[in-house]
Amino acid sequence: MSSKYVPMFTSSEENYLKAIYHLEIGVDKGVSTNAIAEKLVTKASSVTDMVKKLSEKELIIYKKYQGVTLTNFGKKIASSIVRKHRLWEVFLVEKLNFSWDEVHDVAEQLEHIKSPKLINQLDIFLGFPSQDPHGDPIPDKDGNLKVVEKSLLSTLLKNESGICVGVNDSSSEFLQFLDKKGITLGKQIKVLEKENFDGSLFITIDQKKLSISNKIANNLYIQKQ
Amino acid sequence: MSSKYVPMFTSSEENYLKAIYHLEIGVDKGVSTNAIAEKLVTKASSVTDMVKKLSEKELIIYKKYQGVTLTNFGKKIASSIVRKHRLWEVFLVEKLNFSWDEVHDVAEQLEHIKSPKLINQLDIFLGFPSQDPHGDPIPDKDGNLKVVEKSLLSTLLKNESGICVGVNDSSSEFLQFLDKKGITLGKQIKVLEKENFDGSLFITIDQKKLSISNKIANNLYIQKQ
DNA sequence: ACATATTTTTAGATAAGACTAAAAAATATA
DNA sequence: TATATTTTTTAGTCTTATCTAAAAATATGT
Repeated sequence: MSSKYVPMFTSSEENYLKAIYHLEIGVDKGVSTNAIAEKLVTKASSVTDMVKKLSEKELIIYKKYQGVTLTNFGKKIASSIVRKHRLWEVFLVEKLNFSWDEVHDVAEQLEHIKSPKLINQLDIFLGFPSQDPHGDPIPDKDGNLKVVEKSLLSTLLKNESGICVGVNDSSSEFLQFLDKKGITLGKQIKVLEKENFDGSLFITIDQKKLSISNKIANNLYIQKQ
Repeated sequence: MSSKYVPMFTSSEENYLKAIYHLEIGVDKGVSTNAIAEKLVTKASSVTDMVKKLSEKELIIYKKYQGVTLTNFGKKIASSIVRKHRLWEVFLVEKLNFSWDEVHDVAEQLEHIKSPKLINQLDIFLGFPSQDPHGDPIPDKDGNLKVVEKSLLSTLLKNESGICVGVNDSSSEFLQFLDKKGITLGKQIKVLEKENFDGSLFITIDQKKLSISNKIANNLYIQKQ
């Protein structure tokens, strides 16, 4: 009666599904071979091979030269990987004292562990978090996301303010920069000045005033107040 | 300055090292190809291939037809895998409410996650446990084991008693059997009768009396009192 | 000691997933 | 519309880790 868990998909297949999942958000046409290749740092020819395989397994719709779209089945699998990734990130930050710029690579490995019980219990253990340490939503068991309305800091006008709720770029460079400036999720930011010339902002955070480039403002999400 | 962690060894290589580590305990000659094949449920020819590779990487000493032995380097790597496996088992039982018969397969996956920080922090989080849920010792960072003196229950004589401190067989069948009989680590067991004919025992545990076959007694470790 | 049995190794094949180089299709441009 | 450029696919190769079948080495039994 012993039943070893047989993984349905390889880590590589899962990575492709996750990449497509992220790439197809907010676009109506199929995700291109090149876009996937770039995201996964691989070659277009490798993508074509894998895409054929995923198509045979009914995870994606693929017609030659037309790009790909996830099927409902594919979406379900992809969102379960994203769910695992983000739950592990919460675990690393809240329980193991990782900082938000250190979690990505480890979560990238942990997301491929196969055990339904593991992820359910982890969810319970963490208190059913709805967001990861970067403010990204954690899909529930059915793949549904709790959508939080958020805007880029760059869309705030002079004298408007909001709460910092997420980042658009999760690279450790950017996150460490934010740490250095004292910008963390939950903090209030008010725009004192907005420079038309280069889109830079002069803001207050924690009673301190600081200057923020347009590039930074384009990678920080704010909940408007 | 971003540095992706490059895994030194594949999961497969790690599994071979771990198998050899376990197989060479208490034997003075090299571990045979067949023994490794049996432990990993693979073919002897596959073992020969891998063993050549591990030998080139100076993880084991291998001479044709002579079996293999871990080098110090190989021992270090192997014990770090065992350390990870057992720490994860503690995590699963203590934090995620797994029972001791459910942890093995998941830990088998988790042990291959590459991140020194992860395992150090996990160790801290768990309070530096020295044993896993089956009573097996957890190697420290240098691969040292805290040796606990223990004997098989089958070596106890009539009227002797001891504390249950470990199992020799970690299969879920055996562990579930122990659960059913109320035998868990830490409990006191006293031998009331010993049957010469079949080696079976009549014992007391928790004020209850029960009969134990020789096979069971050969798979339960006791600390004599 | 010698024949037999067992163990181990070799040789050759396969599958997954990646790569390079070249061909084909789609898109952009003049 | 014809040509140039870009994107995508195909064809063939490579590596890792398996496997089977056969050969070679070692071990065992009488």
